[in-house]
Order: sequence, then C-alpha cells, then structure tokens
Amino acid sequence: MSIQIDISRDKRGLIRDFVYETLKKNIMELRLEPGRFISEKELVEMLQVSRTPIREALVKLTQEELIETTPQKGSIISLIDLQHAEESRFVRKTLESAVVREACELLDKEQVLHLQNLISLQELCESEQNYGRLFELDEEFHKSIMIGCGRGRTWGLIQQMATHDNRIRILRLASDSDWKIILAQHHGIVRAIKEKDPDQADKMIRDHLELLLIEKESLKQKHTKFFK
Amino acid sequence: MSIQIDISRDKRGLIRDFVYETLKKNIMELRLEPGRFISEKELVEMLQVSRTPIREALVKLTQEELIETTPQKGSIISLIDLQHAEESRFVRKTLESAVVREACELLDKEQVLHLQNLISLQELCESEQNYGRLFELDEEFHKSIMIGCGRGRTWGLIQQMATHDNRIRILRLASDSDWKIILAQHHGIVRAIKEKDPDQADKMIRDHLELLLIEKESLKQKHTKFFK
DNA sequence: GCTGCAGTAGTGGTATGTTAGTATTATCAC
DNA sequence: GTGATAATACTAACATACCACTACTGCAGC
Repeated sequence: MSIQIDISRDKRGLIRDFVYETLKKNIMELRLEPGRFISEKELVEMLQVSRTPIREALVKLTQEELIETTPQKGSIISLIDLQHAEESRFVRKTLESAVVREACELLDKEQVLHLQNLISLQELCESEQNYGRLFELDEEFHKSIMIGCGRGRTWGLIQQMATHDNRIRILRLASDSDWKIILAQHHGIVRAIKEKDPDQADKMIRDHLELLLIEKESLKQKHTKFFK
Repeated sequence: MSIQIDISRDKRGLIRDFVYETLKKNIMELRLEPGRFISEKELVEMLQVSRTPIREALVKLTQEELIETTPQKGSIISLIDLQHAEESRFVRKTLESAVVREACELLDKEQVLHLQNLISLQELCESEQNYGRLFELDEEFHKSIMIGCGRGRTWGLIQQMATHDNRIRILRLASDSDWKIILAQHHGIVRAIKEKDPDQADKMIRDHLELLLIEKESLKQKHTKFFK
C-alpha cells in the first residue's frame, strides 16, 4: 500500500506542520490521487510519527476541503469538484482584477522591475520546456502583485480556495498549455500597471485568468476517477 | 479564573466540533476578550472534556487567526488587527458587489420575496431595539443573496476573513448604529435586483458596505487593550 | 444458493501519559 | 542590594492507550 511521496523533514519546527506541508504538497501535485483512501495508521507508518500530529494536520486539511473524513470509517483525498473549481476561479478573477487596479497606483518602479524579471525567468523556462518550474513562477508573478499591494491575506484566501482548481491545472500541465500566450499576457499586465491604466490592467488580467478555464470537461473524461 | 461563557452541548456530534463552535461563538461575541490568555488546562475544566478535542479545535481556530499559539507558552485570543479588518472589508466589498451583479440575473421572484421578508423582520427588530438579533438578520440578508447565486463557498470565505472586522462591528453595536440608513439601503439593493439593474445594485452594495467602516479609530481608543 | 446474524478486524474519536521547552522565582555569591 | 544561576512550576507538543462505531467475513439455518 506504500507509495512514493516527497518527504523532507526539517528538524526544527513542529511535526504537525511537517505533516501538513508534506501531505498538502503531495495532494496538490497529485502524487496522492483524488479519491485515494488514506488511514491514520498508514500515515503513521509512512511518516514515522505518532497519530497526534497527523490528526491535527488532517483537521487542517479537512478544513481546506483537501481531505474528507468519515467518522469511524476513514479519510480520502477529496475528489476534484468542478463546481468548487468554478467558484474559486470566480473569486480569483474578481479579487485579482480589483487588486491589479490598485497596483496601478501602488507599485513602484522597483516592484515593476521585479515583475519583469519574473517574466524573463518564465520565458527561460518556457524555452527549456520546464513546465513545472514555469507553473511556480506563474504563481509567483501573481503573488508578487498582490503582496506589493499589501494584499497578502487576500492571496492566501485565493490559494486556499484554489485547492481544487490548481489540481486541474496540474493535470493540464502534461498537455502543452498555451504558455506563449500566457507570457504575452503577463507582459501586457505589467505594461498596463506601468502606464497606470487600471481599466486596461483589469481587462488584461480577466482575459488572462479566463484562458486557463478551457478543457475542463475533456480532462474530466480523461481522468474520470479523479472527479466528483 | 473562570468566566461566564455560552455552552450548549449537543450530545450527538463530535466533541471537537462542540468545542470549536463554543469557542468561536464566544470569541466572536467578545465574551472571550481579545488578548485574553487561555490554556488547554483551563478549557478542560471549563468544558469538561479532554485535551485532544480541545487541541484539535484550537488548531482550527488558529488557522482562522482567532487564536494565537506560542509553542510551550500558551494561547491568547487574537487581538483585533485593524489591517486585517481593512483587508477583509476590501475582500467582502469586492466579492459581494460582483455577486450582487449576478443576482440581478439569477434570483427568481421567490428569492426576492424572501429578501423582502428579511427586511421586514429587520425593521421589526429595529423598532424593538433588538440590535443583537438585527445583526444576525443583517448577516442572513447578505448570505441569502450569495447562496441564491450559488456562491455559498464565497460567503464562507468572506466569513472566515471577517473574524476581525465582525468583532469590531460587535463592539459598535453598543453605540447606536445607523440602522435606519442601513435598512433603507437594503431596500435599495433589493429594488435594484428586482429591476435587474446590475450597475445600480453594485453601487448600492458598495455604499452599504462602506457605511460600516467609520469610527474604527475612535473604537480603538476606547478599547485599547483589544487592539493590536 | 440465499439470508440473517454473530464474530472480528479495522477505523477514527477521545482520554491520558510523557517529553521538552519557557518563564519565573528562590537562592547564593559578591 | 545586585547579579548570576539553579530549581520549579507552568505550558504546549507529542506518544500511547482505550473506546465506540462500522463493515466485512464466515457460518448457521433454511
């Protein structure tokens, strides 16, 4: 029943957090497959810690709808819920377009430069077809805009809500995404911010976030057992 | 060290949930004061349950920033953070105005009627000066709009983020809020939805949510020890 | 072969014991 | 009296033990 998962234990810090981080990472990257049954006992053996920190980590993950627990029965990695994904997309689009408007006022030259650097790195990854890293840099780009506007908690909310949608995006990574278009849009967003044009920035980021929407149904056909 | 708090244990259901609900309610209603030190041992005596479900409830509350725990030291009810409150207000205003636009399309006659009934109840409470219940009905009003649009999770997000701002609103309840204005705005919002005028609905709800903003600084002066 | 029920293995929920870190307090050297 | 330090009294973190519930398995009766 054992499975290969990423583990890297930092001796400092709480075991509870280690368990939480480990599970979350492996769920989000689909090494722990949606629908997979997972018992506390199994985790005890896998991670070599007692049930207490495991249970506390599971409580957190349950709260984020990444795990579903039935009393006296067991837990499963939550199936991907398309409705959940749709709503998280709505939330993200709504909040991020509002923040990017603020960004036109708030971001200084240095921060804009940082964004441009991120795009350069993204272009590098794209040319090397390193799509995993590219995904991370994409997140980093959006995060930087929000943090720069003092909207760190808002970014946290978006992330928390994105637990289902982001797994879909990981599924899509295999097939080639339209990264060239995405990078062009990143350029466009930064340009709008630089030129302090909130309407344009808003429009660009909405187009951008809508691009990622396609193909959900076909993905569901392809990986039926992962979906609700 | 004991304190009077609301407890009502439902025998069915998990103890963990009972502890969580009890603490959350008492924190949000300020019976457990921001900054107050609270140990697991104290909760054991107060609630007459073991440490395990208490710890698991505290993990959840910590994740929602209602409790702050320092390893090997203890926990406190989190101080009200004005910056947190401001950001939650931004999130709420942004999301709710987007949803209310959808509402103009999505809500049917029956749902609109339900909203009008809620307003009637609110007016009743206002005339009776039952401000506690009025607060709940206010929340119910906004919640109904969002649920009606299939945005239940979005409402959950807003609520989760509102843990600091809502405590400020409770503080304000003592002083008389401008409930008459608020109720007039509720009428306006419903009217805009009924007439399927998204721009108007958007504008009304923004005005509405901005009204609640005032006096924060003076409240902070008045209850210094509750604030960060 | 099918149905019903008793036994049992396995699960998560809860209680309690143990460990390790922190802050305070009492004590001792000066 | 003042400073350093050792004892100790707290805490939360972690480990383990126990309990109640679920679901399956296999046998008995038909």
